[in-house]
Amino acid sequence: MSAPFSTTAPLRLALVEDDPELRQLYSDYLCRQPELSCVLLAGSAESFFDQLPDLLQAPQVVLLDVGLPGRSGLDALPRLKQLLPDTEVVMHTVFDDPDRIYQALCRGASGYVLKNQPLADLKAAVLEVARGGAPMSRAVARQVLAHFKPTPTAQAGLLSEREQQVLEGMVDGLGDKQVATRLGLSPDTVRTHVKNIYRKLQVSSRAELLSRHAKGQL
Amino acid sequence: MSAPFSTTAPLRLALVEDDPELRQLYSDYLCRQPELSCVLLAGSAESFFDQLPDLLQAPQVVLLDVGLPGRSGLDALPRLKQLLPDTEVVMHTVFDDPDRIYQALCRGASGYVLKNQPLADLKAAVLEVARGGAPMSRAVARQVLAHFKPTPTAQAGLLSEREQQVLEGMVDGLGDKQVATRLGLSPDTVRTHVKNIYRKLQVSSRAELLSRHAKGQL
DNA sequence: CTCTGCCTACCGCATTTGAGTGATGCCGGC
DNA sequence: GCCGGCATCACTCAAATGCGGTAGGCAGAG
Repeated sequence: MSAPFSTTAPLRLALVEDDPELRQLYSDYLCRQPELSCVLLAGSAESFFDQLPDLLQAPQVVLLDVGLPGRSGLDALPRLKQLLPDTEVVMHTVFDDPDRIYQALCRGASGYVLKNQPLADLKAAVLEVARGGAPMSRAVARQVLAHFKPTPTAQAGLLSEREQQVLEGMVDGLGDKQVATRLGLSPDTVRTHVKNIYRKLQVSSRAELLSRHAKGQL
Repeated sequence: MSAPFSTTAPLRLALVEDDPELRQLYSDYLCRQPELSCVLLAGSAESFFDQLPDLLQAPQVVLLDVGLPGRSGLDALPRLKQLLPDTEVVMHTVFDDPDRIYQALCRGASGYVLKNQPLADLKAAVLEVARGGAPMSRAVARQVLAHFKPTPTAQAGLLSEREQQVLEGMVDGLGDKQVATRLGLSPDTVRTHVKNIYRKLQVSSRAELLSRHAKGQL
């Protein structure tokens, strides 16, 4: 069939995967798809950036591995998005820890698929992101949503009501005295609450507390 | 037991939709699915809560409309999750504004599908959420991801490269000396950078900085 | 009744942090 | 060449913060 209904040219895809065997496997499969066209194959971020200038047209989608060497995939993301702002990036990795997912999304990834999925899902993810979607594996999507729930686990029951209120003030960027004013307490009382909060949440500074709160690790 | 092919009983689904016509349409379609069993049909949040006690078993999934009357769906969410903590909620609505999505996710929704989708997608979303996923329509997923990119605008160009690195350290919850160690600088140098950052970003404390960073107001 | 946990408040002390000032060197624009 | 911005380091001072303990009142559990 000559694809009489296809209104679009094949999608230009770049594949960055450090394992040569997997790279071969993925490229074999993906390139065989009529909707896709693999314009770049790289085994590292460096190789990817080296090959970029050779392309006539920038890739529309990059499948980016969060490689074994350190976190090269994550490190490369900002530069990639800077060079190719209109290119969609789908992370593709075995790691599903919240922090790595969070980092990837903050750095501009538009999709995050895990590596234990069928090849068809990989293809679907690439097409989906090109259509303006945000493909995410089940576990990843859940992690992302978990990021929105205020504090379903830790702080519930752990912190007393007063401590919650004090915490709220701190999260708003207030100092001890300002929190005290807001709650109509003595600054010393607030200080006591703050100390107890630190102990309960296992942190040892305002900065650490706010940082972890921001990451939803609270 | 009969049902030789089914390892699981049909999924108990509750459908809350204020438009009688749509409710009929959806329930007709969804109840016809062998994997699903509509145990509750409601035209409002009140009706839903009224019918809940009559059920032998709580629904496993609730398809919740963000109804036309105000935002009844959103308002009902916290109560719903409180009564049925283990029930998954999929929002189902025509609204795709960021704030409504954000509110829904914060309040405990695990899925968010728009109303202009094929009925098959609705069914898929229900099954997906029951399997531990987080089904979201394309546009919704993008909104969610957009929520993570905190600072594409302001700080770019405003802060020097060094200052960005120092800021990064602060955001990670580190103190001056720790940032200094990470960057291989004198603590005094870091302190100078911190002061300059405060001036440029118009804040006057670490707490305020981290707070605004968390809110994406940076 | 005792014990525990919470809320309140205070004291003291070491460290961190915010704010000001100054100094050196590098770089780039005018 | 001068000036401004940047990066680096240093010093002071006052305020905020982290950390330890003490202590009375109050409520619920044992």
